[in-house]
Amino acid sequence: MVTLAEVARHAGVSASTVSYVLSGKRPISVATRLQVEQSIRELGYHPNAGARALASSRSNIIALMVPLRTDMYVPVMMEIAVAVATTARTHGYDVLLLTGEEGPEAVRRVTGSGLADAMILMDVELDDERLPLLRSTDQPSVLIGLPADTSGLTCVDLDFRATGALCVEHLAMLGHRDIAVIGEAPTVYERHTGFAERTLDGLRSRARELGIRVLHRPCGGGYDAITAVLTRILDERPGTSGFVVQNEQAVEPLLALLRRQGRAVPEDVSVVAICPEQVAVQASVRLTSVSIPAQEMGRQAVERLVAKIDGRGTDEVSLIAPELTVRASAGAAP
Amino acid sequence: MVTLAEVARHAGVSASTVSYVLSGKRPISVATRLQVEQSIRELGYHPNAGARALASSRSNIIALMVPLRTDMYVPVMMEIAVAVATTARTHGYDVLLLTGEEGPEAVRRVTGSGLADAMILMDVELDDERLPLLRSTDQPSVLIGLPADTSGLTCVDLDFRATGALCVEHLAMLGHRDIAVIGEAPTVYERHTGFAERTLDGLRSRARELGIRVLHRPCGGGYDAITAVLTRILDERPGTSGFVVQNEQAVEPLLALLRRQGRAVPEDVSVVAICPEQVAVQASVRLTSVSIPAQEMGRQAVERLVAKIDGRGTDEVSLIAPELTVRASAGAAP
DNA sequence: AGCTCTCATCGAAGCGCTTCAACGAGGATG
DNA sequence: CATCCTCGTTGAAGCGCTTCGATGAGAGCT
Repeated sequence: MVTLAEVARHAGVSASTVSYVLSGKRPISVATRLQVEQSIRELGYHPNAGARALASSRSNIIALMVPLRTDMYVPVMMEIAVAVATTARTHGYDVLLLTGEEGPEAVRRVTGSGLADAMILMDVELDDERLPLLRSTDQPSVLIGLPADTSGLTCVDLDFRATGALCVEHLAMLGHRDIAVIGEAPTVYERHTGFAERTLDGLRSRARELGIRVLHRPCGGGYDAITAVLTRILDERPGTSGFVVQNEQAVEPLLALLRRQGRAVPEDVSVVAICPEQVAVQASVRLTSVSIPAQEMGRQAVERLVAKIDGRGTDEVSLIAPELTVRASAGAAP
Repeated sequence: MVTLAEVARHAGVSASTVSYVLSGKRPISVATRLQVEQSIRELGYHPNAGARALASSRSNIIALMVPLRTDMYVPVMMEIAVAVATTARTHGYDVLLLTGEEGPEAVRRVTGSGLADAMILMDVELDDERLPLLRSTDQPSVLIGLPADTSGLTCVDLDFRATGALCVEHLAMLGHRDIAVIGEAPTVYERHTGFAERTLDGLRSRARELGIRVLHRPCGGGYDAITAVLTRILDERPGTSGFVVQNEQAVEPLLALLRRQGRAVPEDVSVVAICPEQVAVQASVRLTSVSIPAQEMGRQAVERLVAKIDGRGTDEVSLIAPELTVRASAGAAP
């Protein structure tokens, strides 16, 4: 294991000079810099992370708490996590993966030990038990998702309220008057993860303004369960001509069921989805959809977090504006 | 920030005593231990990770390299990652999330800096460029997946060869003579990620022994692409009565297509899938399947890795035996 | 020539912890 | 009663790095 001191000896300078070459915190003459850099290369030197962390009290690590849940659409989580990791690297940070399992204790452990300089929380609940801890700490943090009370917190999320509104608007514009919303699993609503409720909120209030009737049904996993919910919806409101689907698992069963019933998409029935782009593109009918910008959320979360670490950041909620992409699943009402 | 020294002062003992209470590496009298533990609680002490890493040259961190790819079934990756993280915690380790983006350089960086004590690599290719580095290092590592040359490496994986064999056997037992294999995306085969090829190998050689005809087709993403492949298969070999599907995305399109053609599953056609249990259970027909034991793989990888860190481990390949679960998608040949 | 000022470099003091050799106090032993 | 252990505890020496105050060498000025 090569140390700073060895590099210094090899380059014929002092240890502090090598340190300054590495950090750039003091001016170094070109000749010295080149000499040191060459020694580093020749010896294959890598600064020791522990020593660095101890001396500078910065670990250059960001903690990322991801949920363990299986009732959420996993690829989105994964995409966010990967975006966080790669963006963090461009700022010189590594990412520590924490699962929700330890709960609030994990927050305390990581902050207390100085293992990480900052943290990102995913899957935040409206009244998350980790929030008090987060507020009482001076460790920077960013939430992906929106709790009920965002005071003193930095949050990044898709603007789900606007997303809901956008979906109704699109259907309304196409002349649909009676629409059904196929939501996430009931457990998601019970848990009070805000996004599902916010979508519904935005959707309902815009629908009211536009004079549109809305029927909402949560929808659990499993092909049969989904089919049952859909059948019930079509039973209760046979006049339903537009669907908003915020549940990746329900997409194919819905399309299959409609096909089987002889209702053509988009000629007879229109479908607007809220889902990752990949799902929308690969479905059996290319879906008109508002995509969930997983990468963008991960990236923004890191950017904000780094800003806060550097003392530049401010506490604020930043909502990403939804974009509706027109594909083949929504058309004029019959 | 509370330090060891402060705890020692508060408890009226020396710093080293506190350290030994924490590590248990020397006998401590019950009275002293209780006193120290109380001081720790009262002061809210958390050992500083950096200082610990520096002094002990152990970071208690495991690095996990996950692929960035999108052509693999993401939930499996995520499940493995989560299993790794939770299992690691039970051994006192945290997990550092590395994406494949940096490539082999990441291995060098992490090893060199002492950031992590050991690493787990996922999505290993047959001739992976990270392997030479891994072999030249004395840092413990475990691969999830199997490269071409496993000498000097510890690997954990599902026994895909046996999995392939198991699938044919089941279909053969039910009287099927002509079967088709719907594989992963062509890119997966091109990349020489061993598992797909190994499955095919095991499947083919067992098929030969049993006198079964096999037609294999890779199958890319997207509903239409999948439908096209399936249509072609049924064109080329109309007598095909059994399918082995190793591609989660193709499951539903296959079932839908068969339905549309009036071929009933499992009365007319049988399907055996190689996929995560959740997919098998939630499909429109409950699938007879060999499940991919993601959790088990993550868990075993960590157990082996910890053993190696502690000097107990040995280099070896451990293949998890496949288990075929009979559900509703495979029946006697017509 | 003497002075100041700037720029590049250095030395030394920690950061908070682990670990090792050493030590004192009893208890057991001859 | 002297001697040897053993057990529990301590002090001090680092681990490899950052950072701050200090220093020396030139350059620029009067």
